[in-house]
Amino acid sequence: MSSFAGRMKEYPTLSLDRFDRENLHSRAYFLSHCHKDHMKGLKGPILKRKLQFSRTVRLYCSFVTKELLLSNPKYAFWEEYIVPLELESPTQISLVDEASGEKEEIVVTLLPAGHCPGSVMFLFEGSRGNVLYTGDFRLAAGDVSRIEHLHSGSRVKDIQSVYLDSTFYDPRFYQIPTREVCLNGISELVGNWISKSSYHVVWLNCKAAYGYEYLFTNLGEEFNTQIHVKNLAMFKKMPEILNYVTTDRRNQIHACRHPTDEEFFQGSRLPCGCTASDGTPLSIISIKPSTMWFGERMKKTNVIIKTGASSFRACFSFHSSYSEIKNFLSYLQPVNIYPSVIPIGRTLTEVTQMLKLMCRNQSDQAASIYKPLGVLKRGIVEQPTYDSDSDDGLFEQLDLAPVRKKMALNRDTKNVKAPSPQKTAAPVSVEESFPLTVAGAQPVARNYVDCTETIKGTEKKVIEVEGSGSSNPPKWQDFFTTETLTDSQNSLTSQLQSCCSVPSSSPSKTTGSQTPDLFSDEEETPDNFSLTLSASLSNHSSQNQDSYLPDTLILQTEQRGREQGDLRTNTISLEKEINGQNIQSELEELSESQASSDFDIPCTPESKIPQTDELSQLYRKLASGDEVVIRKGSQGSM
DNA sequence: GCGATCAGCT
DNA sequence: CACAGCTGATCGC
Repeated sequence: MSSFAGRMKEYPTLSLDRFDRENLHSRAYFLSHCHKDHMKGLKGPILKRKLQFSRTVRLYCSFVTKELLLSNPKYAFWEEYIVPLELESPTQISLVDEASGEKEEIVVTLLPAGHCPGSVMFLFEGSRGNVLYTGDFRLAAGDVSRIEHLHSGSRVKDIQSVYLDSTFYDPRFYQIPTREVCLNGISELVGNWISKSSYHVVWLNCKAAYGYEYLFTNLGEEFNTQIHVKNLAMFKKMPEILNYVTTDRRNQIHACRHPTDEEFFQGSRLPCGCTASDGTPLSIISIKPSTMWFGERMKKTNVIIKTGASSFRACFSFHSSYSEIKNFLSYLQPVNIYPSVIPIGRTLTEVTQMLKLMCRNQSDQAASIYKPLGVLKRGIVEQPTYDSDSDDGLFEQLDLAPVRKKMALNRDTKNVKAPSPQKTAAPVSVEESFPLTVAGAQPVARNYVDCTETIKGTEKKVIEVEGSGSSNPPKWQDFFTTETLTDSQNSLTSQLQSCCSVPSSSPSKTTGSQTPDLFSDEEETPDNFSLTLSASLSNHSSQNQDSYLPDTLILQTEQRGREQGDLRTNTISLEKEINGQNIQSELEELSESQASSDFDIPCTPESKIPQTDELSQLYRKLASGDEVVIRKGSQGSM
């Protein structure tokens, strides 16, 4: 849940996702998506009154968010004050102090966030630098490199601060199976069940929030059916969703809800009370989408877990995993990172500390010794997706193993190239970021091209606030596509990503034989699913005894403690990296112990303890044979 | 009566 | 299994 207070240091006259307290005085409002924890104060009477007396204060959001928001009568009064913006279309906004007339110009660009329908990140560009507010997001590794507006020509824009969805920024949540893997698992479970007979029905036990729509559309597409939901009025202008949902209960897939739906299910009833017309009892299974996470070295395991005689959990996440967030941050290398969520069991201090390691001054410190800051502006980095810590190595679906090797060194400063983002669709192949993409489906890359063609990246639209509402009626086929990608010729990327659409699996849909352990059964067949069983017993799979990769050298904890900051420790790590193993967690653990423990060697006054990422960068340089010049006294332990 | 907050539940 | 939001109790205005 977001605990972001609403304002950014760089641009304190605007508010995002918070509308109470000091935010009541803001000159402009931004709503990243339509979840309640990002709408605090949005229906407040004080704000409502303020709007009535203001000629310039407006709420900016995506078209989809506007539609979802206004579908709730409590927020209907916003209608004349909302300015919906197209995705990936830089827009200049005047931030006006209505008392003094003082004005500040800012350019905002909405970027797809992949969290729920309409969800966006906001990129602000103005006199105080470029700032990215992520809202809530789920982007896969490599996705960030395909977001045009985070680039300037062939380079990554200089980002001063990232206000980050840090929900899973904790090594516990190292990896979460990709959307595609999760969706395929659910599809297979649903397909197997509803094909048994027309009395076999599935209840998708989804929570009351936007974000499951892509599950509905993909299942609807795959099984040529509609999903029964309680209410679909909010989608009335979104045919891409509307086509796959229905209020007709005579249907084998349900996502309806009822205050006591769990009890209903225990009594073999659907929340909507639907029964077969001929009186035959329905055979119902429940599938509860919920987040599953896995430690860095966890062996491949299941995205479906059986939790009862006819109950299943299915992996499903609205938020990026730790490794996905790290990928995102290491690509952008902002100067500052501010968490907007504190992961369960963590403190603000801890998270801030961990995020510091991902900031430019930390991660680039080694590099900055050798190059003046002026040339530090980063080029587009080809994202290695199949390195050893990639999500996908652990959740086998298609055989992509050959490309997974030898990627460990190809990170960050390595493998830099400067493609023209406008022309080369993407610096990374489709397979790299969407391992389960079927032939012809190019979720991000293809649309990236569509988008540049349509929007002409450099063009800015200037918003005339006064007297303007939304001038163009929303074109939902443009703003919200959940069609199979092969049909998405007309769709914009951003919409696709925004609504979390994933390629509809069909030709290469995995079969039971390809994924024999797709299902696990916590209750009935523990011996066959030892990993999952231990997950169940220990409350979570990430608490399994990790099965370490056989050729990975692990330092013992006490050894780490003793050798922290010692070059030998990191030399060992370096060897591991050269051998193709990823060293990140060892480095991080070192760093954590550094942060908290009794570091024996006192620092000289001008020195500092080398950060793990600095060391990592330096060793990478050394390994690659780059020239390394050490400036005297700049690194404490060297 | 309304809103804010929190515990409890899922 | 942890996101997001509902319900109900309590408190203050």
